[in-house]
Amino acid sequence: MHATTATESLTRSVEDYLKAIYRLSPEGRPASTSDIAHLLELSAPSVSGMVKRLSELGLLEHIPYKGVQLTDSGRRAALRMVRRHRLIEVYLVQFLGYPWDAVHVEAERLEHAVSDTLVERMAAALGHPAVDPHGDPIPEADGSIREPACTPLSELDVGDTVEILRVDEREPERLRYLASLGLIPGAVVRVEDRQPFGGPVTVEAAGARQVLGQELAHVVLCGAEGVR
Amino acid sequence: MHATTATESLTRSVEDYLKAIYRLSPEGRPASTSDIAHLLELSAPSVSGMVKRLSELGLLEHIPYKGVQLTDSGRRAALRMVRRHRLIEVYLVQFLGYPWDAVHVEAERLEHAVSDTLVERMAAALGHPAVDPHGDPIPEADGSIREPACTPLSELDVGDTVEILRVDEREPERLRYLASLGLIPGAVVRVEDRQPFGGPVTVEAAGARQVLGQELAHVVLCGAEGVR
DNA sequence: TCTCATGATTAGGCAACCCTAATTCGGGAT
DNA sequence: ATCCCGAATTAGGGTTGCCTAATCATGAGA
Ligand SMILES: [Mn+2]
Ligand SMILES: [Mn+2]
Ligand SMILES: [Mn+2]
Ligand SMILES: [Mn+2]
Repeated sequence: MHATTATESLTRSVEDYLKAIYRLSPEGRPASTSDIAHLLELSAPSVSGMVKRLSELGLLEHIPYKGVQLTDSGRRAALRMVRRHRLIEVYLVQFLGYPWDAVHVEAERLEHAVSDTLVERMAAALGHPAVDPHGDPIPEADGSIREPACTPLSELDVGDTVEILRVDEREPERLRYLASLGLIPGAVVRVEDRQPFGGPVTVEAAGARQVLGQELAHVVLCGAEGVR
Repeated sequence: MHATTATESLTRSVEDYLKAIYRLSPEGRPASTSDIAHLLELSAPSVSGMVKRLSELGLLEHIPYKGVQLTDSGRRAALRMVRRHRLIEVYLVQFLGYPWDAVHVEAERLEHAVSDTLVERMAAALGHPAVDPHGDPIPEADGSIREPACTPLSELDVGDTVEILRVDEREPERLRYLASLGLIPGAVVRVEDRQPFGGPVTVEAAGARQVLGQELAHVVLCGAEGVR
């Protein structure tokens, strides 16, 4: 097992592929070509081609017609990018006054351009934050990460009172809308009503009642434990 | 004269070429293929090829076997990159504790990844500085720039007392060495001795006498006016 | 005017990434 | 056991941007 640590420097494309694949395989379950293509907004043949290259680089394992799985080396590289991305997001919010809906696009480019030194200086300046502006946990420099259990707002029961931990959304307009309702990480909400068959959820947040469609309720992730 | 303002987004390579050509043509005098190749550490044929593409993009004018000259559009794009580069350098020094010898490499990558918004936020956070850590003037957002006249330390006369305005050097080791002698922008030095035929220059800086070889004395640029 | 060194360009290739069109594979339904 | 559909891969192409080797233009000096 030759520890392929000398990964030199990966291209922007490669780094984004690894990040996408990491995102698509929570427990190392294989990710499909079409899922990757969809997430990265690329054609399936492009993904097939890149997958071949990545497996030759030892960054993932590919079982044709089955899917891909990151190797240790690939997962390490992916987590490095996730750390960069999320730390950059926090930095932009804390030190440069960015709103939470604008940081993703900026970080998506910067993550490939910063040096390890710069990332760690930002982390230090921020006091080594644990989560990014959307509540996503920031991997440690050593590659460890702790994903707290959470439940979509859309799956809670009426009467539940929970803290919002994460908001799994990238579209600026949706993020702004959610923030305008007070639905941001750290907020405590109570489920007031929930209609069946994908109907809307009514919550109390920031002292006001909000009705939320299924689509949005699905991206608001709440602490598994109820708040007393 | 169709004002090619909609330059879309240039590639990293294109941006670095424009910056290099700008640097090589102080008063719009044409830059040669080999000078560009040397500055960017590329082969001459690579430059020839890129020059063709850039002139097709309307970013420069090429007279074969003569040289290239930036168009207005090209100069605007180049100055935009210079502004980014220098502001990033200042930001890294002021807010992230970078030493002046380390900022160039970092900025060389970041300049291509930051958005206009981010650059301007950094500029505002810095209070819109006029010069970068090496004393190089930062172009305004509108593309204007004022290059103060300056003279290399190697060309001053014995007895001259001047302020160091700029240090035109990128190699970290040389920059650290110069800083260790107190030869940084803002410092006032007096020329104590100067040997002929490319010999060393002796200066008094920070209360100590320093002997400086021609090569280094050439990159230390001083105010044209003597300091009383 | 002719020669020739030097610098520039052209010729020909390669690697990274992307695409569309054509083909092939795998597994569920008949 | 076959058929077929959808997913995946292969075939074939294009762009960017770099390279080395070969050719060519320019102008200084003979
Ligand atoms: Mn990215
Ligand atoms: Mn985020
Ligand atoms: Mn650069
Ligand atoms: Mn500088």
